[in-house]
Amino acid sequence: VLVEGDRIFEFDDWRNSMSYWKGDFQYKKTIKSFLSNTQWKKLRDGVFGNFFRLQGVKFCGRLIHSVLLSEIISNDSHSMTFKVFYREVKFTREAFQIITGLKCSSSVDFKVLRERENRLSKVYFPGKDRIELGDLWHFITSHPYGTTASFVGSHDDAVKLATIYFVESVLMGKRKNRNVSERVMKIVDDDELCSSFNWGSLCYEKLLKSLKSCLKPKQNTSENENEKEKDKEKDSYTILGFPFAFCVWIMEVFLIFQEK
DNA sequence: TAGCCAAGGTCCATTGAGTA
DNA sequence: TACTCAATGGACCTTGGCTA
Repeated sequence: VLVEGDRIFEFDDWRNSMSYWKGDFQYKKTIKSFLSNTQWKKLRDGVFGNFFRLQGVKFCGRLIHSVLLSEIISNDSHSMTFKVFYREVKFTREAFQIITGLKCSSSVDFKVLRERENRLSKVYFPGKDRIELGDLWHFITSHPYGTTASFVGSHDDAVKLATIYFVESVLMGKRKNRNVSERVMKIVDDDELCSSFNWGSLCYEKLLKSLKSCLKPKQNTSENENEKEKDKEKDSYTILGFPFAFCVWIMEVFLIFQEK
């Protein structure tokens, strides 16, 4: 029986595994080609502006994997604790907020959105009862700015569609065949709500749930040893949410160790 | 040009939201 | 509360770009 402070994984468990992220690495390029300079500036001055000033995002799958293997048992379900070089370090909501600059205060409440209509969906995807992220990607890439095919809606709507694409494909790390959240569309359509919304918590909870579950073996009711061994041999897994903040946190933690 | 690796694509079992 | 079915996430496969 494991108690608080114990390692969850043996050192030689799943050591050859690799973690991946299935969001859009090229989000800046995808979105930039869709927007005019004024719209691009508006996006960079908005609530997600930081993410459009980054040079680019680089995913370190092996680094994340090796740190995840050093997780230890903790009684706090809202963070993750690791033991690295004999020292305990904690990845928390506060750390995520500092790294991303996104609001992480209260818990997320969607109740107010239930009665609202999804205007953006009605106008730009008429007749569709659900929109896949691939549909939105196709819409954005097939209306490049400055060409005969460029977007004909309002300036604000162009920025809103770009924002929705960014939230779903980057902050949520969704694959293209997954649905665009109606809630996200409604929040982004409301300027005031969008700038005050708790994006950090939404994205942190997604990331934490994914980090906590990706290496855990499936609940194996059978006592079959072969099944358990097979589970250990899995060679890859996908991380959801925005794991780049976790990468930055890892690098910061290593720097602190280096200085001591 | 072969081999490697990361990114993108797809299948399917599980999950969870909606409804009676 | 039980049931149904669409959405999701895990796992694996394919593609494409890079390098030696």
